[in-house]
Amino acid sequence: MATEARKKGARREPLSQEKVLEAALRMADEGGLDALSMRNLAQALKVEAMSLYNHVSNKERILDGLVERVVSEIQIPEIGGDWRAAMRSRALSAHAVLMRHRWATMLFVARLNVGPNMMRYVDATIGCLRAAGFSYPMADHAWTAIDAYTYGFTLQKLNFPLDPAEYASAAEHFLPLIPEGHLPHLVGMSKEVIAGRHDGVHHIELGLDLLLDGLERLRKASG
Amino acid sequence: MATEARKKGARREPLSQEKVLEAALRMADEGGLDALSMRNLAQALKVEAMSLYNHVSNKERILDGLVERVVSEIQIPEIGGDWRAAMRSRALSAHAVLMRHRWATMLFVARLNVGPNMMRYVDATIGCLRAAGFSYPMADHAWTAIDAYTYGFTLQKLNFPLDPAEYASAAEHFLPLIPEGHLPHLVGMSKEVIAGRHDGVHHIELGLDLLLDGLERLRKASG
DNA sequence: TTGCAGCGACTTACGCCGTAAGCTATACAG
DNA sequence: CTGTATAGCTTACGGCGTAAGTCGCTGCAA
Repeated sequence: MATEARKKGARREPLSQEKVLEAALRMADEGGLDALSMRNLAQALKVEAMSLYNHVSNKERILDGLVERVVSEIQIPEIGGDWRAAMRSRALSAHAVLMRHRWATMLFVARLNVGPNMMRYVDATIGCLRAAGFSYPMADHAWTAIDAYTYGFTLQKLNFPLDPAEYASAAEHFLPLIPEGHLPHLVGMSKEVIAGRHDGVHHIELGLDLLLDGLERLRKASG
Repeated sequence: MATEARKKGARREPLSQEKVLEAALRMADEGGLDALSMRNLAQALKVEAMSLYNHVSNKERILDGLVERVVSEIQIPEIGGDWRAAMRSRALSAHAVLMRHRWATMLFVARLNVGPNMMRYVDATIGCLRAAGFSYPMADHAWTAIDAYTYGFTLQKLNFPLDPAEYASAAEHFLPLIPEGHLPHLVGMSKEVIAGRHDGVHHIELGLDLLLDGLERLRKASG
């Protein structure tokens, strides 16, 4: 059938790695990582699965390429200004980007990513902290702590299956499922949500600011 | 007749959900989640794949069961004592357990876990924070922040492919792979590691203590 | 104009995966 | 002795990533 079309004359313009990655990104955004198989991807590009291998060496490289594209959307911290503000923006930007690409955080945390964009991102981060007076080891620790929190928080949020608007009614359905008697605090928390005294919404800023405050204190103490 | 039957096969003692989960746990510990297929699992139990379905309803339930087993290994925080110490131990214990079961953190963060052990774990956590004077919402936020950091940190560590002893020599090999010129801070960090001025080892306690300090400050301010 | 190299797409096939559907042999209750 | 429950087993389906090989078009050299 594709042969048919080609015979008719309209030479199909060839695929390219960029087009493959673009389609893969769109596909993952729409259907998650599970939807991203070589066969589905090829189908979306109106091509057979194996034809993709003319442009990407294997699926792992596609995933690498996706991480690179996603990381390039994250705002890179400015070097030399207010380090706290810069690192705060960086974390919020990363969180926002990863919430847009709901499949991507898993790739960030479950594989080694050493593409050029990722390296630039890391370089700017270290640079920002160094410029603020952190030693290399402290910059490394600070960056690690902030990212651990940022990615961890994002994963928790991604994994939570409800919209904030649904929390109260969901808690109401959840309450009777809690085993009788032994879990008073879980019951208490659920009742707070049901009663509307706790909205159940978590904000990345809370833990982030605690970390940044603490790091600033360490910086001052050592500087 | 009966003799005949007995000769043919000394009746094998039957499988059970517990035996299946036990084998699955061992298998995952040895070969990671990838090694844990129904076929491999069945083979380890000297049974055909489909026979497992007499004891577990599907693979998802096996994974749920594994999470339950792993979470039961985590030290549950004491209620009513020093909340900071209790939550600190809890995080360190979780980290240690998850480092023993290197495949498990992914399951913790990538799925909803509402088994009885997980609920008990959460209940005790909320209880510990409530007893310390945190409001329900603050307890929720505190717990979320600590776990985001704990799981995030653990994932980063699990994903890092090197032993601390190898860091310096690995950095030496990594250095020439860094694109020329534009990444001075990454180069600088690598050189610090090569020179032995930074061991590159990260400690969960650093960010954890910053978070706990910050939360204690919030607790005092609100109580 | 012819011949051919190279490229990009296509085809087939292999060995995995989870699991639906159905079959068989044993153990035990009535 | 017979019926039923239990817990194995077999077969098969539709997915997966990808190795290996084929086919046809395009553009260039002779």
